[in-house]
Amino acid sequence: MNKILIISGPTATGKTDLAVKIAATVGGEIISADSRQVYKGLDIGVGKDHPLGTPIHLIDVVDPSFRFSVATYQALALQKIKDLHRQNILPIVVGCSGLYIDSIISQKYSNFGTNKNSLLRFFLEKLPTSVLKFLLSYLDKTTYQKLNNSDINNPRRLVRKIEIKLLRNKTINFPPPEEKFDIFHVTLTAPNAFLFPRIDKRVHKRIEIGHLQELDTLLAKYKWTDPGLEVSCYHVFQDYYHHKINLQKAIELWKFAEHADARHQKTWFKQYHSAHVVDITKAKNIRSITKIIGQWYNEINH
RNA sequence: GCCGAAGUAGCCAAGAUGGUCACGGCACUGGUCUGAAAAACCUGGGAUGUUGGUUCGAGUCCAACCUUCGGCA
Repeated sequence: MNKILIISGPTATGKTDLAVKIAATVGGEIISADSRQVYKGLDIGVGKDHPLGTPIHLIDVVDPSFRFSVATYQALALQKIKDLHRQNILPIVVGCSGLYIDSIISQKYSNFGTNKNSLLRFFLEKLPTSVLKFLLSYLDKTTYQKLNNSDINNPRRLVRKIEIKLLRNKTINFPPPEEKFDIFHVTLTAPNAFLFPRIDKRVHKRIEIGHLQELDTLLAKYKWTDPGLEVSCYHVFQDYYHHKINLQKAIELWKFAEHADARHQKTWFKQYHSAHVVDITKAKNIRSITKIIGQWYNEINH
């Protein structure tokens, strides 16, 4: 077995439903590719309402006070894929975190060579973007000149590039994944006019089923600045808790944040030209892709 | 009905004494992407309530009308 089924797409397109259905028919297991569901205790807000029965891996792996990263994700996911393959079980990678999915399927992330350095970041983060630009252009002119207009104004990326330049030689590169996977990539999509109302409805539902109580529970243990609480679905309520905005406004901000997420996720997934794009607004599309996946799964070599 | 205040994009909102057809923020749009990625950053379109008047020139002054809010009745 060397097959991997990827189901990607923006939030609220029904990825999990499709994955669970396929997992049930072929006996697969799900590997989540969601940068927020890795946190324990974030349940309602991030939609951890998974049906029981199908194993879902890589959710609830770290404490919300922990800073997770794509490098950790890659290591865990590749290990899990290996385990499943050994048991002849189809791994179904499901999620909307494009970078996380990319870290599994793209050769360009064959190693995340340079570890992050909290101390260095602590200092660099205090500097204005203009100084970071200057620093990088001084340390690594080649890299600097290759930056596009978006990256060159992005302090986080500048900090990371400086970090790589300064620490590259002191770290060991871990080897690229040795396996070549047989990947079938489905990416679900829908027009914003369809997706946004669906997102809004889901937000209201989450409020109803106790999102704010969940946030209370989290706040009893964690700070607003902890990585888990920086996730937008909780973060938008910070001003509400401090009586700066009313509940209605906070809920509106949550919706807006989800809309933006969906847009960015759609943009990301457009890059996979070989992926099977499925517009979920047509039921027959889902049926036909399910069938095609079945055929792919039953091809020899597994 | 009377008095007062206000009317700038879907929402909030800047614009001393009239002078590059208008600052921003949110939303909406399209992007960027090698250890925070639902992050961070870049990009685009859209507006002076209506009708007249004064003036070389009005979002800015005047009038009427319309609408909204507050007060009085």
